[in-house]
Amino acid sequence: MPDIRLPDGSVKSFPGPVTVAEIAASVGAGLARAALAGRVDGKLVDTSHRVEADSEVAIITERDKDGVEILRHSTAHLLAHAVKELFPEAQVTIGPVIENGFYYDFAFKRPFTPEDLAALEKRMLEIAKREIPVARKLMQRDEAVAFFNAQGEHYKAEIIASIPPGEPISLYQQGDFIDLCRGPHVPSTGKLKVFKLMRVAGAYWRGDSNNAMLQRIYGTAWGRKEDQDAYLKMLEEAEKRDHRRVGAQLDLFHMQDEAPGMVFWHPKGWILWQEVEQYMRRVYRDNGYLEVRCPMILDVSLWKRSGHWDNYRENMFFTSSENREYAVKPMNCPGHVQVFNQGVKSYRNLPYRLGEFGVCHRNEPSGALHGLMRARAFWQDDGHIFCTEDQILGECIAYTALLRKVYRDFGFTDIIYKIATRPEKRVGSDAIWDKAEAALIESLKRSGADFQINPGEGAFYGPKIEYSLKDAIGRVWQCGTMQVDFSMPQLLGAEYISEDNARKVPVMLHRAIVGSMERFLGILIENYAGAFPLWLSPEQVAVLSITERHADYAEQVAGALRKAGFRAAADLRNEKISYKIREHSLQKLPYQLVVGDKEKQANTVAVRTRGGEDLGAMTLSDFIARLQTEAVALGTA
RNA sequence: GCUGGCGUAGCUCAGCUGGUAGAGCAACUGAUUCGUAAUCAGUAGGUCCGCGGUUCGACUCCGCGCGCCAGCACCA
Repeated sequence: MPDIRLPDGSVKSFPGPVTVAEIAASVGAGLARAALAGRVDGKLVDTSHRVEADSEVAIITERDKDGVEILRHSTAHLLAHAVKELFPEAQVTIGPVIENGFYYDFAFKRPFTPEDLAALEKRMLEIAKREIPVARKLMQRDEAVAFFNAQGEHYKAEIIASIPPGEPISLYQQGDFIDLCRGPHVPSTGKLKVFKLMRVAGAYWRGDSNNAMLQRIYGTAWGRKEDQDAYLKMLEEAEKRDHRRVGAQLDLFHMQDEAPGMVFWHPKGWILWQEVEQYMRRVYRDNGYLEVRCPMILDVSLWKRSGHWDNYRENMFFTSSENREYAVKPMNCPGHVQVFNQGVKSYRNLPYRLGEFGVCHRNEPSGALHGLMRARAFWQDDGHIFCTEDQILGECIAYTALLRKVYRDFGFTDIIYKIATRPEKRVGSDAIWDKAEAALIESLKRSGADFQINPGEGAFYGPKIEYSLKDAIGRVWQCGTMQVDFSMPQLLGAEYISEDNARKVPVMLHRAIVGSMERFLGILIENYAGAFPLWLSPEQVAVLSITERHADYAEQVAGALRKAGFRAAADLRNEKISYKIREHSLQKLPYQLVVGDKEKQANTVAVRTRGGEDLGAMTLSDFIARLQTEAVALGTA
């Protein structure tokens, strides 16, 4: 006699064991139709799951987040089913749910083509229409291995063989297609209606580049058509904002074949860059950093001592001259230790904070390059703090606070925190790593930040906090970092004299707030879609003359704006005003000033904002006051 | 680096199964002197990514390389 408590608090009694589907039907026919799965005492189960005892039961539909995930998972199976029908020789492997969709990896003798994808999508729709029931079965492990081997599904057999013995294996069957899966799944293929195959790409078996490469088909799936349309629209929007595209449209930078992974900054892009760099320089200055500049190439002997030779060589560029080997620096830290090492340092000098806008070159694998986001030559707002162990926590907490302020000034408020712990390839003892990891964790706790741990993702010399931010359309970008390093100072002979007059090795904190300048500018471009806040806009004001008669006045206005510290230019071309407005609008200028007879006579300017709003005529001094207010409000003063 | 796709004018792209290239926008020149997102006319512009090969003939087919794009792997 199970009593079933539903989410609305009501309780239903049943005379005997009852399935989730039956419970849904007892509530109503609509819910029975919509039921995709159930949640019994917090655990997701199929609608065929039989409830024996008193339980809390919720019916999962496409309205639930879990419901959409189940749809996606089942759609991955639907894809595999279609592949097996169209290409029986293909072997199935795994097909998990990912953000916004799913993928499924197949082993197949040839690559899938776009035509294959179209055919598969069509077949998926057909199979869905057949409304094939999806049934769960249990099998013993060895039996399952034998079963899949007999089917020629060797990857699947390998997955099952790696499951600990004794655990029953659950399989899902829809028609002729059987797949290993934990479930739950929708009760029938007929529930799968809104999906789309997106692309095909290679992916290594078990994510290891030593293994065979499989064919991965990506798809998206949703509960409602509107949701999928919104998602596809978002992708389009993201494509429109692509920094490579906007960078070309706004004439900010370019890249070319002869310099893969390196950027040619154009005059307008360089203004944007300088605004960010000068802002960060003020941040250094106001927070106790001393700015330095170190050589770009250094003898390899230094990189051998620092550990880079052993741990980072394949990512470095080398050059030689007169029988000496040099490395182009991939990081600024060894240089900063050399600065620290000049002269005797006392504990009174600590924390000793150095900052540099230094260019680093890293020989990234060609396949990793991606516009500004992943370059081979990039500048960092790089800083190193030499301090005592006792000072680590305070420095980390202060740093996190500073980083939050900087991100906020650039318009980012949503920050994601991760701690990357010791990797396999590393320098330093386990005891040192224990200490360093603990310090970072404690500092984030004290900063009130939620964080997750990324095991094994740390740098070779120390663990790190990775700070990521979310942009205007919800994408996440890693920018800042804070790394605790107990090893490099010692390797490079850094010391200070302690209170008890002993020589001690300082701890070194590696930190960067915006991270790579290139990447950060790329993020800014995409976040603002090129419509930068006033202080960052490469061109802030265009003064548009109506006819030749107003040229002098337009020049005068532009000159006065420049004198007031703004980037302004007069557009005196012999073009219609609407033509000029269109051009500067496409260039996303914050303000356009129209000057004609009326304005010239009244000594005013007619102000048009980037949003297309006409603010009417005002005096130049009123307009300048407005600009100043706006610049201050955006954190530049 | 790996898998797949792609590389034609400054940009976006067309060019069927091989017969040495075309559009729109931009640029330039001239005309137009105009009030809030495109004035008209004309001109110029290409070692069809590079190097080899097949062929009477290659942008087109083949091979090698380079770069870009998507994903994987990598990412102090």
